[in-house]
Amino acid sequence: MSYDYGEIVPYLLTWFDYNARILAWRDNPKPYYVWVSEIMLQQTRVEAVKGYFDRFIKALPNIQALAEVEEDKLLKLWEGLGYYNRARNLQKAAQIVVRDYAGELPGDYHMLLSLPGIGEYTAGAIASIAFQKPVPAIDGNVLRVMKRIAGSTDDITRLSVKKELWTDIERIIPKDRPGDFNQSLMELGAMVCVPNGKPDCEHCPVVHICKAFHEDTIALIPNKPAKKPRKKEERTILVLEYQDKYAIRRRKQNGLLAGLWEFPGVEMKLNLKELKRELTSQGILAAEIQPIGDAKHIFSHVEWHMTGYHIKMKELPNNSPYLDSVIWAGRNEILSDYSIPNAYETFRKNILFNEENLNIK
DNA sequence: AAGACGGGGAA
DNA sequence: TTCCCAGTCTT
Repeated sequence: MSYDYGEIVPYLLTWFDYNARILAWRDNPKPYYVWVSEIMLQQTRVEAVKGYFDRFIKALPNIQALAEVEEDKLLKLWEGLGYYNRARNLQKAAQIVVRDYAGELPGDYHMLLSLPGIGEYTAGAIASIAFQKPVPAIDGNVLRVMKRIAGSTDDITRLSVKKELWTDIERIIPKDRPGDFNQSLMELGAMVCVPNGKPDCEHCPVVHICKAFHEDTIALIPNKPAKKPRKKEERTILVLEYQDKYAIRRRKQNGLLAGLWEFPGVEMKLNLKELKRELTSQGILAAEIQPIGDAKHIFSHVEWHMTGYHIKMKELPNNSPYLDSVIWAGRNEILSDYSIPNAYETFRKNILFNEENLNIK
């Protein structure tokens, strides 16, 4: 069912004028800045993005620089932000923009949509915010805010629900300030009509037309089915040290944490005795084996339960599965050159603080 | 239509 | 713990 949102636009714009947060990409909405920020903001909170955005723009100030940067440097700039394919797709798109659009990001919704990493939401956001095109930009905030105003308990994971909201917004989006209107809905969702906990309805500019408020159904909206439980995976992480260097290897180019660096290990939990037997059978002569604790890392769809060992080696064996394709890197190199995901942070810290104290991050 | 894909903040 | 975030891509 489509819904008539009436005179919602001026209330939102006025509220936005007085309450919009000051953000670097909002302060200077160059297409490149809006683009980079929107990619970083996918499934990621504003607070988490701020620092990454500033550092990224400083390192790669324009599309040309992004198109040409080495992948390891790109991933290092993205380290800890998650969803690493966003970084790779961003660069792929930059290369297309350089090749096909003379280095200028196009402002047309469908051209944007054709670029890697830019879906319906992001295409709408860039087109409206950076190019003043009257196109909707529907993210989780917009869905939540609009469905609460309409008092609708529709399952928002259904495609038809988002499509219908798209046409409802197309009808009311102001031609003179489409980007501000889209942002006002998202800002309201982030600051007032929040997803977890009680929304701050006393300070909502559209509370007088909000059906969920008047019908007391805010807790029921947005309506979405429960998620499935995560899988659990056991792992043993080996911090192998040889002559003040540490073994790291590159993960494969697809799947989880694709292309990032990690410590070698096995996909099962080994106790000290099992580990010793394993190392012996692999011809690894260990001078010293030190358990360095357990760690758990929760991804959206899987949990890693890890146990770590610090292993000082006497010599390098000729061939061993654990050392196949590893490189040996010093502490400072690991810190500055190799993107290691946060899942390994417990064990990376063990290296970084192994000797004298070092100032990290 | 469902699953893969990170990490962290808040309740 | 659970939820979910300025979502997109693959299967």
